[in-house]
Amino acid sequence: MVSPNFITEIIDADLEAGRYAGVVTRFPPEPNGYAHLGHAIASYINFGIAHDYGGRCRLRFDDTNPETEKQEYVDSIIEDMRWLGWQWGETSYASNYFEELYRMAVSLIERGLAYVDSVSPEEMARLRGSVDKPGTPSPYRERSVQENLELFARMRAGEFPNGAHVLRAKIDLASPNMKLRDPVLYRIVHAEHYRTGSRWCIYPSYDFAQATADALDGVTHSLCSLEFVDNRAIYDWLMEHLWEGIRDQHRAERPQQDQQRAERPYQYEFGRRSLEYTVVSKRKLRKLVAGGYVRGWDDPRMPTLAGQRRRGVTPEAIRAFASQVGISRTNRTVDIGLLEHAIRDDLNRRAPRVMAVTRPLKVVLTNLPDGHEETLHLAYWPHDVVQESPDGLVALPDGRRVRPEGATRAVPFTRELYIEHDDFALQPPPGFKRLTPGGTVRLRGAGIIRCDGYQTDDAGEVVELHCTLLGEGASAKGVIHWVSASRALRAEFRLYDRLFSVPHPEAEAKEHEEEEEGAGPGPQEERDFLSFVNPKSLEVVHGYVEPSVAADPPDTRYQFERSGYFWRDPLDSHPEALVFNRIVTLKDTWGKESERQAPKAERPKAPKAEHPHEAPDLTRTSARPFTAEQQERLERLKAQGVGEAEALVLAREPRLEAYLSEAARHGKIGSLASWVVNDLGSAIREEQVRVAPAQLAALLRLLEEGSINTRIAKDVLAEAQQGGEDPVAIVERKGLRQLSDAGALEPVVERVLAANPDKVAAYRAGKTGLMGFFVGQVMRETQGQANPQLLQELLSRKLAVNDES
RNA sequence: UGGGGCAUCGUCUAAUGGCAGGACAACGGUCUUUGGAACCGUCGGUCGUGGUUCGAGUCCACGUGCCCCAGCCA
Repeated sequence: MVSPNFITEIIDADLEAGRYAGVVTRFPPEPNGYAHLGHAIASYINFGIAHDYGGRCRLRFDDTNPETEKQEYVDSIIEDMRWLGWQWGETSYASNYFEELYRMAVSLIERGLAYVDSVSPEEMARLRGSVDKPGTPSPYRERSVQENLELFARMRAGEFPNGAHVLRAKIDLASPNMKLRDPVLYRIVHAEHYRTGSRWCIYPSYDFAQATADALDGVTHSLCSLEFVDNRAIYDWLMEHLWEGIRDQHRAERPQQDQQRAERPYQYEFGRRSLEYTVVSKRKLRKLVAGGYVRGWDDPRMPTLAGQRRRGVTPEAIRAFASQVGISRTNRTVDIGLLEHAIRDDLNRRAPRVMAVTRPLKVVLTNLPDGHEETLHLAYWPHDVVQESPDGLVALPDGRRVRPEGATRAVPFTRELYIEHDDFALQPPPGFKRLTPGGTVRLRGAGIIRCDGYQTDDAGEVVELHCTLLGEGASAKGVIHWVSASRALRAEFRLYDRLFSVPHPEAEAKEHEEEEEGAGPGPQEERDFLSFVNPKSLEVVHGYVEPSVAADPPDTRYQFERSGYFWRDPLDSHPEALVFNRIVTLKDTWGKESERQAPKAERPKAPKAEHPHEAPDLTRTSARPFTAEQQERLERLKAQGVGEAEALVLAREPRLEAYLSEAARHGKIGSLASWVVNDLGSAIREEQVRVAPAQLAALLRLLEEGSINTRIAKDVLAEAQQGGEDPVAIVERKGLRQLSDAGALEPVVERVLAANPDKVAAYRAGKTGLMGFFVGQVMRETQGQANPQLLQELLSRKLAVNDES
């Protein structure tokens, strides 16, 4: 379901190591707004991964801010999550844990790890310092445990007004990570909570609630988005001090369970996804609703799940979209084409085809008698859907599956019809395949007509066509859809399009803002992104739909042929007053082509200020200038035979240089240097190095003798660094030796070539990049022992020799 | 500015140091009683500069660019 990614890699390793008995994730929305496509993706990651590992994902409402949260949002989010198809058993709420959380806070106070601070919010901000200045302790930081305990109890008891005190973790006011400068754990909020009422007037902060509730919920992998990376330090700090207590409590409550599961939860972050032509921030969505730009949270143009659902998008399409989008550690803005494709792909197989005319133009078939009516039986499904059906059956709108011959509906054909206004052109552009004066066109399922004449109104608009229904033998290039004028049902069609007219409304707005700032009148506040709302995001037209739809279930999704996918608006459509929402148009390659042929200059096109291309200064090797001391070291190293690039690094890093000079007592400094810098550099810097300088030198002696090759040396070094074993000992234990004997290598080469005849052919056909593939194959078979130079010689000879034969 | 994160076709996403692959989009074609779908093909990418290596998207260094952090929001 979820394609492999950096998180599943971590889970695989954790499971392999037996750290957890199973995977438990959680999806933690705050009930302060409606769920949108961003939530859909995040929920897909959490529910999808848990599902793939046979684990559980809990839905937990992160309801720690009574001022913004409402039951209404809880209900809507639950509905949305169920609609998406997720299952989570009992719903969890941070607010259910308030009592436990309070006890944990007390426990932190008792251990001197948290204190009650009593400065004003402004003062606290000032004392926190800034990104480049450390914070200073509040005068209350050293209160006694006793005093803190009493104050905290009185906070809970409601003795203080909002803002009078907070509980803070005592971590590190000088930390370069701003999040660690004594984060707030609890604050006073005298407000009615939608679940706990007025039981509490102190509420835990996000950081405190998230970590503790994860632990209480038995979460193993706590996945969140990238902006919380810095908060992970708090998460870890809290777990360090609270996990044991929680685990013991778990065990006491469920002694038979949890025998093996002992590890605390860990937080991992993934990149957010936004979408082109829309906005996905609750604040901005709220503005769209409040400003009347849309008709509500469930307006079909909104990226909310409620909106998408009302539009007619299916949960399967949303999930397919989420799957396509994938997971990575980069924030991304996804091409809206991906969503539209997922929707079309889903609906193509799901939606029976019928006909509807959204902008009617009357057609009179003059060679048919007045009152002529016949009934055609037209197939619901095109040939390809029928062919692809696995059981040979196809669906009726009511869900029954029948043989293809039976999957038809009755369509009345009469003397007067409606066709789409755009399907007739007085002056057709080149390549136009539909009706023109004197031209012919095929009416889908009903035969070919010829246009003999037309009537116009006072304004010169064509209002009626006079046509002749032609017999067998007539020909036409195009096919158009139609409905019977007398028998079709009137309907309203709501044609939805992208909400914004530019792909990145937020970025665009920001750009404008900056321009205006330069111009003088100051930042334009918020109307900016709103000014990009697509004025044509909703077009309401009235037309006709064939009468068969009247008998179908109300939630039937149709393809109105040549037009798009539609369904009835679940709120506004009634049998006597049909309203259809367009879910998505059909792909229209013709429309695009004609647009290209008649290029309009209507692109808003911000006259992007040309960024002057700066020529790189090649003489500048480093932004950080060397000190005299470093300069001296650099010269000395170079004089000793260390390469320029390595010397540059070593001169600046005493730790590496110290390691190198120790190693140099056992070997040649020149060749050691690159290994110290390139292969052991980070380990030495972090003081994690497990290979002694003398051991490295000994390994490199083997390399210089030619008894091992670089590949072996690197592999062994990595293994030594991992396990702490002497690298030379590993070489001996595994009996690794460079194979420089062509006789020994040849059979392996032959085997590899024989096993990959197609690759050999491709190589000979010119795909020389495959040399790497062959080398890699032989290396794998020989555990990296083949002498690479010799091997490549051998390979190119073999590959060429056979060529001549 | 201190800390942190990130960088692969236009977009999203893959590649134990060994073939830069897939999807969407675009373009061309086949087919078609939907200018749909399907099928075939084409175009197109490792942020830059050095270094290590037989071999670098991957390792090292230095740059560049974007994002996050100074709420008693989450």
